[in-house]
Amino acid sequence: MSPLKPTSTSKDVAKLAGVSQSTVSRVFVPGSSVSDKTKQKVFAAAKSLNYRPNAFARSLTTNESKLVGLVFPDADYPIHMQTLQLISTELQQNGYAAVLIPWQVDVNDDYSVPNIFQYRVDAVIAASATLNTSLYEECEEFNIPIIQYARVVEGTKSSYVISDNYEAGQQAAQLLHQHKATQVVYLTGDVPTLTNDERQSGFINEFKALTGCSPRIIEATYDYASALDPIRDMLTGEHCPQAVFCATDNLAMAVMDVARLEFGLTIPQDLKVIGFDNIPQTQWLNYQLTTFRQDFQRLARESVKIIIEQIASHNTDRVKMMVPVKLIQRNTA
Amino acid sequence: MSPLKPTSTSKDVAKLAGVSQSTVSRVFVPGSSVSDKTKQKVFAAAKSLNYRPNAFARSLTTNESKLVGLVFPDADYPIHMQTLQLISTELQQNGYAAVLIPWQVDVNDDYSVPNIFQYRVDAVIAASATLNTSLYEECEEFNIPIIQYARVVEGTKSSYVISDNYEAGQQAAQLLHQHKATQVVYLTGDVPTLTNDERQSGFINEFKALTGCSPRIIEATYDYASALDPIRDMLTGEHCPQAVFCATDNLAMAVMDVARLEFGLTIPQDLKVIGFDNIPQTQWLNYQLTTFRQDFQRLARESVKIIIEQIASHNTDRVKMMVPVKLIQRNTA
DNA sequence: CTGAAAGCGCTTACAG
DNA sequence: CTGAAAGCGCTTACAG
Repeated sequence: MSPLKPTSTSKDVAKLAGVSQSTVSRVFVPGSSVSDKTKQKVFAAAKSLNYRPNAFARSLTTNESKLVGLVFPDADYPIHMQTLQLISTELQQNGYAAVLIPWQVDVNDDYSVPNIFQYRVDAVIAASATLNTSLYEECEEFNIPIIQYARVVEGTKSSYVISDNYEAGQQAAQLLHQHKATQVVYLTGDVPTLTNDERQSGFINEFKALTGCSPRIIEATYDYASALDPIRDMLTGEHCPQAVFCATDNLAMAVMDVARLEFGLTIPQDLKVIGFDNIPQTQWLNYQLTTFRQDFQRLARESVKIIIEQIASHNTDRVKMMVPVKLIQRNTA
Repeated sequence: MSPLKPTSTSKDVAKLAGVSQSTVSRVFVPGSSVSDKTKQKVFAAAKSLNYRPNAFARSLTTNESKLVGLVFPDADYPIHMQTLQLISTELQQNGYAAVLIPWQVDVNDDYSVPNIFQYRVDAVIAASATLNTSLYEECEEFNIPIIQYARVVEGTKSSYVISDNYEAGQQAAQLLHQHKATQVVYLTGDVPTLTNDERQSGFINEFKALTGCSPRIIEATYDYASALDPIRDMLTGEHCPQAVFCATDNLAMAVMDVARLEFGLTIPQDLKVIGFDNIPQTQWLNYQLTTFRQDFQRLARESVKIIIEQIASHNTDRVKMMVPVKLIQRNTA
């Protein structure tokens, strides 16, 4: 029950430093003209009072919050923690902070539920997430830049920064062609994304061009457990492929598990497997999965850069950006 | 370059609804007395103007931000996404939003870097993370409640909500004793935490009481790759244990991989393995790991409840809470 | 139940 | 370079 010790304000600092409140303010606004001498006085006073400018008061007059909303993925896919880390660090280095937008954005019909837009975020980043349409519309309504990171959901019209999935698909096709595979499948998940379509097209077009054979497309789910049955079907009977290119590492590992443990196949001899993402588990002794590394750091840097520029220029034009991907050769292809 | 369409304010709504600005305000403050009739008028006006109360302006007068700072883990351990999801949802349901505190909290010595405390968070949750001492001190300085979730770093004095690790340790000991194991080891990571100590003590004390034998304690790292060598040492020579209880599932899977792939051991016949956390990978066909499930949902609910109560009562007393854990029997013990 | 007014802690023209 | 003053969009006593 400690009494609420009031935090010190610019007025307190002003009094202690013997200057006006506006001067204190200027000291903390980059680019304002203040003499070095008073700057030192103010810093000293501020430090002794443990003063922090109140970001809310500031935002009220500057009309920007230095806050960006972050939509994060629903699934617990291992790369995502890294993503959050990268984006939030990148934001911080640019003077912004991230506020989480829960997966289930409240529709706020009756104006009773608190809404993320009460916080006047300057922009929104949808990080490897399934972008909610109503969120996108709200951003449009309020003229707030929004960008999709690493994944773009089909049919959405927002800006995005993604890996070059088409090229990854092509490279996968080339690799399998080198290994003389002809019966191959592309194994995908259940969320329709542009990123996946691109990867699929790149793979199929290139493989056809190279070999004349058409890869089979099999739709599973991104969830390990429910992907098992489609994978079993895939490996059963005479249609069993020589190689599988998977939409995610998670799927690739499910394939490896089923192939080895239930079908007694040896990888890569009997079956070649290629993943996508390069999640930490790909390096586990039991998998050593050949996969594509997405440059998440670069994706984070670029997406933050783009939205910050858009904030500054009050511009919400759609921008699309692609970043190259890198094949990581391990032991499954 | 679209012109910045100004968001509508309570004044705009008031004009349209034909009431005073204070009345509009009351409509959006729960518990204020407004007649049903005017409430309807105001809601209608608000809706047509797409009005959202400005949380910053509100926070300026109420002196609370409805924002809680969230420290999240540095490692990409799979449970953590779920954690973030759970906590942020729980917060939202209570009218709060989460702002991320990057792992590297800026020390802000020269008052040039923006600091999370500029946002006047009402509380801080350190989620499965390594709590930074300076962060803790800042919270104390500003009288802000802070709580550790699921993990407590040794030597920290903040509140916490954790699983009952001691009991988990005991249960692991009992299980291994049932299996007549006598040569057992407790395999731990490299970050000193109270949660780990408790688990270790519970395991050792109970195992000694039951069998008279002392488990060996081996320190590895929480990172898979660097844990490999200590694990190899552990399995080499005549000291090779009959069973290993691991501080995390991640470690347990590293043990399984090394044991099977490099030492040709069969699990559980040659070596029993027990993990801790119940991460998604434990259910993979290749592992089917026996482990302990932490009730993360409950941990999230309780920690949010505690800090919200503390915010309301201006109380930052230390509270400690423990939640039971559940043994998930699968195929490794 | 409702309105007019003060105040929350800042920033930023406007003078000097 | 610096100060006095207005204003950002709210909430909340204070009257009525």
